[in-house]
Amino acid sequence: MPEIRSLEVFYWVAQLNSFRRAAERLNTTQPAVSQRVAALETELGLRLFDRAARSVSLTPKGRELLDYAERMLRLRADMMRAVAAPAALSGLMRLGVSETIVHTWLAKFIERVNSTFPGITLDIVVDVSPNLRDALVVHELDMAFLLGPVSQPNMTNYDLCRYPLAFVVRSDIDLGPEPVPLARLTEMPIITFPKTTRPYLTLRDTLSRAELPAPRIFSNSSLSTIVRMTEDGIGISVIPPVVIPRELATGALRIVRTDVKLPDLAFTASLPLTPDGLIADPVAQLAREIAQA
Amino acid sequence: MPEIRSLEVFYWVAQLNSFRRAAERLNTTQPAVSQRVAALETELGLRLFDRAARSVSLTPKGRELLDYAERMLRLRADMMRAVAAPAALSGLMRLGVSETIVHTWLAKFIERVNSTFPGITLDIVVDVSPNLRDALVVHELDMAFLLGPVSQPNMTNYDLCRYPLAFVVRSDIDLGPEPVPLARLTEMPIITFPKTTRPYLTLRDTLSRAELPAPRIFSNSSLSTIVRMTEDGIGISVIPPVVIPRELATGALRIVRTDVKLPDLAFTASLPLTPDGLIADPVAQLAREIAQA
DNA sequence: AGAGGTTACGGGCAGCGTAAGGATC
DNA sequence: GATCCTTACGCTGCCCGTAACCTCT
Repeated sequence: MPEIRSLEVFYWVAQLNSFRRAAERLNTTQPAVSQRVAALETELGLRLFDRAARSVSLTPKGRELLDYAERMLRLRADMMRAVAAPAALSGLMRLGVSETIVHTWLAKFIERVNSTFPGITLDIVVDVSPNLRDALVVHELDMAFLLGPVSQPNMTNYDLCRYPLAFVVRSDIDLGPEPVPLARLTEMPIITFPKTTRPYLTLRDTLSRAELPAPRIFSNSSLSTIVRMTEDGIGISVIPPVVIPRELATGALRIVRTDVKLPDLAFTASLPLTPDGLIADPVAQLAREIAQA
Repeated sequence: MPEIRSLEVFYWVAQLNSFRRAAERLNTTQPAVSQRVAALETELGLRLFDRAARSVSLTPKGRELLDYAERMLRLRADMMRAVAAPAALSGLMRLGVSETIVHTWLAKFIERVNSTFPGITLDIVVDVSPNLRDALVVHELDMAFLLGPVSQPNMTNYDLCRYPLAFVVRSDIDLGPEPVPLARLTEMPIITFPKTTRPYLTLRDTLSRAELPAPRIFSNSSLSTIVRMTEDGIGISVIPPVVIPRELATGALRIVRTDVKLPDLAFTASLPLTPDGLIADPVAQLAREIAQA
C-alpha cells in the first residue's frame, strides 16, 4: 500500500511536470524521485506519467490519482496542525525577504518563529521583490515578504505593512528653504533601488510627470550601500525612512521636507497555497502581527 | 511526518484497545506495534495512549487523532479502489464460512475471487455460524458467510441465499406413507448440527412444540460426517438438501416428504466496516452474485 | 553536447523479530 | 505466576545518493 511520502513525491512531479524540479523541491535527488514514482506505478499496476523527451505529463489515471494525493496531503497537514504539539512541527521553510524588511522587523520575526515553532528551519533569501515573485511562482520559495500582492492562481497575499518613501539626505547638505521643490531635489543624483523595482519605477514616474531634465539615478540593490552612499553625500536617496532610525536619531541623515508625493511601499506576505503547507499560514499570521506592531 | 502505516497501527491499537491484539490484526509482533506507536508519539510530541496495567485507552489528543487516522485510511482505500489496477490490490482476506456454503458454491466463489483479484490471498476458516460471528466481532475474520445477519454496530450484512431444511434419510429406509408425521420421524435418531447452531435450535423448538417424547439427537459439526452417518442408516438427518445433490441423484439418500415445517436457512455475507477494508465490499458483492445464481 | 530521465550499485538506517525486563493484577 | 507493554539488540531490506547510461533536441 502506498505511503504518503510516495504520494507527495508524485504530487510534486505532477505539479511541476518535472522529475528534476520535484527533486529540488523535495530536497532530494532526481533518481530518488524516479525510483519512488516507478515504485508507485508498479504498486498501482499502471503508468502515471507519459515520459516525453522534454516533458512529462499525467496520464488520465495519473490525473485521477493527483486529486487523491492532494486530498491526502491536505488531510495530513490538517491533522498535524490539529493534534501535533507546535514544537513537533518540523521542516524547512524557504523565505524570501525584501531588504526593507530586513532592516525593520525581520530579526524580531525570526525570533518569534524560532520560539513558536522550534522545529522549523528558516532558509532566508534577501532579494528585490520581482525576483522574489518569480521564485515564489516556481516554488523555489515557500513564502516571501515583498512589495505588493502577487496576482497568481493559488497565491495568497496578506497585507503586512505600509511604509512611506521619502527623500533622505546627509544632514549638512543644504537644499534651501523647505518644502524643497522637485526641481531642486533632482539637481543632485538620486540613489535608490534597482530599475526593476517598484520604488525605482514610481520615482521615475513622478519625475517624468514633471517636465524636468532627467536626473542622474544611481540604483543599487543593497539598501545598506544606498544608505552609505547617502551618508557620503553622493546624492539624495529615495528610501523608506523606517529603515534608518539610527541615522535619523544621530542626525547623520535627515528627511527632506517636500511636497513631492511618493506612494507608500505596501508589503505583503505572499505564499503559494500547497496542500502540504504545514505552517505557512500560521507563520504568515505571525509576520502580520509583528509587522503591524 | 507520519506515514499512513503508522496511523494504521495507531488506528488498530485504538480500535482494539490493545497493542497485542493490534499486532495480531496486523500480522506483526507486539513490540513492533509498541515501537511504531512510540515513534508516532515522539513525532507528534504528545502521548496518545494512557497505558494502564490491564488496558490502554486513548488520551483526548489521541481521540482527536483517531478521527484523522480513520479518514486517512478511508481515503487511501477509496483511492486504491478508484485508481489501482484490480490485479494490484493485494492483501490477505480472512474469510469464515459455514460448512453448508462449502458444499454448495464456495469453490466457484474462490475461483471468481482469484480471477478478479489475483493479488488477494483468501484465508478460509470453516466453522459453525456462532463461532464465526464471535470471530467477526473481535476482528479475527474480515468477512463471513454465515446464518442470519450479525446485529452489531459497524457490521454490514448482505443477504446471500436461503436454503430449505429437510429431513433426509437413506433411500431404502421405509418410514411409511407420506407425508410422514412428526411422531414417526422422531422414532429414529435425528442427526444435525451442533447444539449452538440455528438448525439445531429450530429443530429443538419444533420438536418441543409437539408434545412428543424427546428424540435422540446426534449433533455433529461436520456436515460430511452427518451425511455419512445418514448414508449408514444411523438416523434421519436435518440438513439443507442443497448440499447433497449427488447423493440425491444417485438415490443413496432421499428427502422425506412431510408436513413438518422447518424454517429456511438464511445466509448472509457479514463484514465489519473498517476504514481500511480495501476489497471487502466488492468481494461481498461477488459472493452475492454467485450465491444467487 | 546538453538536458532530463533511467539503470546500476554501494552504504546507512529505519523497522522488524527475538529475547529479556518490568509492572500490575 | 500470568499478562501485557517496554527495552535491548542484531539483522534484513528499503531507500537514498553517486555515477554511469540512454535518448532526444
